[in-house]
Amino acid sequence: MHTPLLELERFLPYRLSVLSNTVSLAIAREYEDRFALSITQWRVLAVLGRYDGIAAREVAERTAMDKVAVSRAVAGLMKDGRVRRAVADHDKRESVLALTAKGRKVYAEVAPLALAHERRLLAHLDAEEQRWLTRILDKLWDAEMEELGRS
Amino acid sequence: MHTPLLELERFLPYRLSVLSNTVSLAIAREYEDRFALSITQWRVLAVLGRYDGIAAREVAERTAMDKVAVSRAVAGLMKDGRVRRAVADHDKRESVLALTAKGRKVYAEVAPLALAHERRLLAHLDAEEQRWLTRILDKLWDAEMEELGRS
DNA sequence: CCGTTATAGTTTCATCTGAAACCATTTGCA
DNA sequence: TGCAAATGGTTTCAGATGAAACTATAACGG
Repeated sequence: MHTPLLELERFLPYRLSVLSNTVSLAIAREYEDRFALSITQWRVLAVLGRYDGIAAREVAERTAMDKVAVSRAVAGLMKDGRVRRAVADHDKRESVLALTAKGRKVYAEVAPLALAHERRLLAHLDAEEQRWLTRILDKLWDAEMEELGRS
Repeated sequence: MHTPLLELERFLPYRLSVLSNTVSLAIAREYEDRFALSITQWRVLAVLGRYDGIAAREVAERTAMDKVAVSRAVAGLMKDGRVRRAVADHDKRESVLALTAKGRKVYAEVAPLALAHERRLLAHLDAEEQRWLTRILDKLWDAEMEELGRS
């Protein structure tokens, strides 16, 4: 008996991980340098940019971050005056998070930059490949999220 | 003027990151539980399983890890008696890394498990989607690695 | 040769992160 | 009601990680 062939370079989880880290790192560096914004903070900002006034719990759901990470990101954003927090009327445990004017300004600057990054990445693929990628990510996403839900 | 539409859930770098982390985390948990093996250690082990007797520098290249991470992973593997290190004849700075019998045994157990994980993931896609995914990852990988090389 | 520069690898330090414990409040139910 | 369990969120602690400094050796250029 001999061990099965496992070429790390062709191993899907490995490739996904390296590719994703490379992409994220490049973006993270730019956000950090230009806006003093970490990736976690950026995610929170992005969600609040579209869903203003939601609770931390909902931010966590929409960013796939855990509540600890959200708590810390929000604390940082508040310190920089980019996010404002109030207590929910109907439940005093819940917070109501919203962007400040400053936060909206940062969002308005970063969002186009993020979209440009995405376009840059997709520019390496033709239209057909882009469609397949979307479809494949949808399927894998749904499958993994379901898996996660079960465990 | 109003800010452009940015839906985090549909943003490619975000989706790649979450998907990859979900997959990696599931695998990491299992390796940790069953073999006391971190992901970085597993990568080193995987490379040494195929290229025995290489230097740490080459391990770093083949795993997309930096030399610090490799150094630490190797230290851990050596402590557990899974990897052995010698000094290269032709260059006393270089190490010659190899799996011990114990290391080979772990590799022989983990490798099939890793391949099973990959199959499980790919099972959510049909044959055509799998071909496209490979092709797309190849292209993105090459493009990003080239980008990285330039910076 | 000899001194500068480059390379292989390790260590240190400061930061980040996840897990568990924790506090406050609300919900479910006897 | 009132008390146990659940929920939203923060804090604490320990381990992981990245960047820069460091050690040892080799390569290069005069």
